[in-house]
Amino acid sequence: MSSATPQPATRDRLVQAAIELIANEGAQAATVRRVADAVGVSAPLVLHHFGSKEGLVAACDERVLATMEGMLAEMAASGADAGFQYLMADEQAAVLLLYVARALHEDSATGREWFDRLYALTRNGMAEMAEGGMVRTFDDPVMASLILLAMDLGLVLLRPHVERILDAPLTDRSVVTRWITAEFDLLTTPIFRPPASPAAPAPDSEQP
Amino acid sequence: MSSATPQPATRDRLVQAAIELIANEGAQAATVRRVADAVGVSAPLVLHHFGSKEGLVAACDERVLATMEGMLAEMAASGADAGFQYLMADEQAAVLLLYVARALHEDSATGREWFDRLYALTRNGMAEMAEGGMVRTFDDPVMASLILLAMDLGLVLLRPHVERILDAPLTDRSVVTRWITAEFDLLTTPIFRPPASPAAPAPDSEQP
DNA sequence: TTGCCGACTGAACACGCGTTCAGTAGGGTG
DNA sequence: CACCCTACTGAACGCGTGTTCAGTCGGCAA
Repeated sequence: MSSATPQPATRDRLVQAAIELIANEGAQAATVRRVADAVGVSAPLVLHHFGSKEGLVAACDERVLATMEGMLAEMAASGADAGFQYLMADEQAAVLLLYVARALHEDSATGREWFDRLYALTRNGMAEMAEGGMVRTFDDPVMASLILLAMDLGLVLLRPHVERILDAPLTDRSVVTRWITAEFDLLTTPIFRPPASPAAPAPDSEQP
Repeated sequence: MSSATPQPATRDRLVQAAIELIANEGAQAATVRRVADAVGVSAPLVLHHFGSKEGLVAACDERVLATMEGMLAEMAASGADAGFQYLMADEQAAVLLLYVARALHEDSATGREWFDRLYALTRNGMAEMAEGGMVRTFDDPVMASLILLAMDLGLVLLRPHVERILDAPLTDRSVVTRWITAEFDLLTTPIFRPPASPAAPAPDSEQP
């Protein structure tokens, strides 16, 4: 009957369950037993498939990396320049973003790799756009990139608090729209009233 | 040479050691035994003083809150408007900031209280400054405050990565200066070249 | 003296963790 | 058929955790 596909289903379901648990509660809280229970199998089976908990997390990292890589590529191909807001609007991508946020906070090798990747993305993206004349240049591009990256990542890292203030999930369309609009506004219209410089006195009268 | 022998020293030293451990490695890693060892006493003594580990953390929260409150008040009195950069330059305050950052990440009651406090500080501070004509107003002040707060807090939350990129501790004078300068520059001079153009970041395509 | 009380300790407990082990069931292959 | 390999399980081990318990020491009051 069903020939080629033995059943790698369980392994995949374990990875999926682990990713969700880690994204929502952190790697520490994602116990081997809890992951096994979520799928309905025994704890030793998890070790049978992944060798150790470290192996489980590594498998999750790998899958998140691959999935997210594709999404970032797709996002870049679509011409979008902005940050993670678009990802947040996608339910599946949101889980991945939260996963990455956890990895970033715990100072793991994967977290370091992720941050370096995101930093490079920001840094190069800005340099590229500056070359095209879309954005200005900076005296301290490294620090500027770090701050811009922290601006986006910060909201994700502080998700529970942000959602509490807004009284709505960060993944809501309306919230994402507000996020994009406010951030664009912040980076477009100077927040400080022109101290002495004659530059950029444009009064705003925009309606997003 | 007989002194008054007040001897509440041990309790204070336990709180101090716990704060440093929590700030650097998180509450989870701050084991009762590790805290006790750091001071040179037995583990049960910690419970004798604080009732439970929860009591220990509560005592730490309380002390951090009180100390930081004073610093914030002093900062406000000195007329400084900016965020946490100045705190980072002070070695003692830096530990407290890292402690708060940990509390913010773990979704505890204290973390929520802290975020609400910082958010209110940002929100009210901006409203006050807008009234004075120092900064402009926002269409979405709530979201703008959240983004601005995330911008500052993000760098603290991502400290290990930021320090890796900069190859210097966040508490370094020079780094703090770069931070302040770059942030002020970002908020003063628009990053996007054309203020309003059809080439602006395209909103998401219509979705069914 | 006697008694009390707080600081303090070593031993031990229950629990949850990652992990190991011996063993079972079942399908594909010689 | 026998054989093996893979998916899978229940029981248990070692360890670290927060916590409890019985008890010691020393200063202070009656």
